[in-house]
Amino acid sequence: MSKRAAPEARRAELIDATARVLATRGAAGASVRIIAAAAGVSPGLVTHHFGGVERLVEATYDHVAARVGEALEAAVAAAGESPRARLAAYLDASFAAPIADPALLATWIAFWSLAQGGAAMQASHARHYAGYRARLEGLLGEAGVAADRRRLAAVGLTALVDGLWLELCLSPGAFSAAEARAVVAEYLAGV
Amino acid sequence: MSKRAAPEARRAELIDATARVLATRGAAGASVRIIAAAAGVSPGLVTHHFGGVERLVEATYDHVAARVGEALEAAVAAAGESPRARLAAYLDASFAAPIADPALLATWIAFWSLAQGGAAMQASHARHYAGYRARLEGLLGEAGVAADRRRLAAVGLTALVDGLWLELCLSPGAFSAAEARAVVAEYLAGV
DNA sequence: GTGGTTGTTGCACGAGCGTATAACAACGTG
DNA sequence: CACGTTGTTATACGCTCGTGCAACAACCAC
Repeated sequence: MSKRAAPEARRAELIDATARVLATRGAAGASVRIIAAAAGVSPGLVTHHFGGVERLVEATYDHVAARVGEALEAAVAAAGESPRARLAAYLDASFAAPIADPALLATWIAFWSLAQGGAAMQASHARHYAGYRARLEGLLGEAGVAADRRRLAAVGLTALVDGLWLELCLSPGAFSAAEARAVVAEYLAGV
Repeated sequence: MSKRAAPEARRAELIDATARVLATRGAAGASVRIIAAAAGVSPGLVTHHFGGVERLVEATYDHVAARVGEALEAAVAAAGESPRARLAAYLDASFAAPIADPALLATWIAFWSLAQGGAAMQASHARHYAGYRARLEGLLGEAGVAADRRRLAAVGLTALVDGLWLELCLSPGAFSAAEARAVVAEYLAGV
């Protein structure tokens, strides 16, 4: 039995446990009992704090997406002031820890899989991707890309980075992170 | 009750039913009972013909992947003899029916999700993607791309097409199929 | 200290899951 | 027509699932 905890702290623990379970056991392991066991807590707590598994998974998605966004921003901040370097850092961050992580991909695939029937999850996804593209368009603008070309460039770069990230995590032997960076750099040179 | 059928015909019906179920209900709906009901057949038949749900899903993956490959080859064959046109047709086919289909994406995500714990599924995935890239390298060679640049070009194009296809199916409002083709054409021009 | 609020547990319930098994039915062969 | 083969069904078993509910326990207000 677990000691009594503040609601927010317990919620955070359950969200962390859900992320761990999704990463290790996939969408199939996202059951109340398994998540509660991973958090060292009784199954009833999930219903008590979130009102159902679905809501807990949504909260976990938002949390993981926020962490990814923070990692991207940290990379940009560490890149200095050159607009070109900041743009490159934003893109290359997807091929290094903590983003280029098979466990994160597993979590993401589980989200996609669970989003099939949930309108709330689909909305979260749309928001997250729109945010990524908007940030990218901003960095492209700072780097001197013409306004009327930014949108399509952001679409292409997002797709390229996503596809590379996916394959890099899914079958790490096909190509290296350095090659992924080179591919993105070449695309960037054409823009 | 269903009439007696030849084993191969019944297997094909079950595979079709599985694909339909994965497309409409996601990985969560891939249960013996639901699939059997979709095929108008008793649940026991899945065990009888495939020895378990896992094996049936693997067979469905191979079948769907083969159909995708056929669609790509058909597009290449319809493009005439110009190597450039054949290459473009191979890439653009991902943004038109029957490949740019949310139902197919749903099926694919279900496969990824179910591949989490199955070595056989992961092997099938690796084989499928290696085949896609190999075919692409061949078309790049015919179009006159230098041998030492083909591999990385194929990696980038595969990732770009995959990312665009994913977002096109996942949130169709973000950009159009024509824009996806334009992005690919621009990347191709740089190679 | 006493009482009320609330985080936490354990259990029960109905439902769906995969699979094994025995009975049934259709077909080919003699 | 009889018979063996085999596709097909129906049922049963043990399991996990999500959730509702009553009881317990920790903390806060007074």
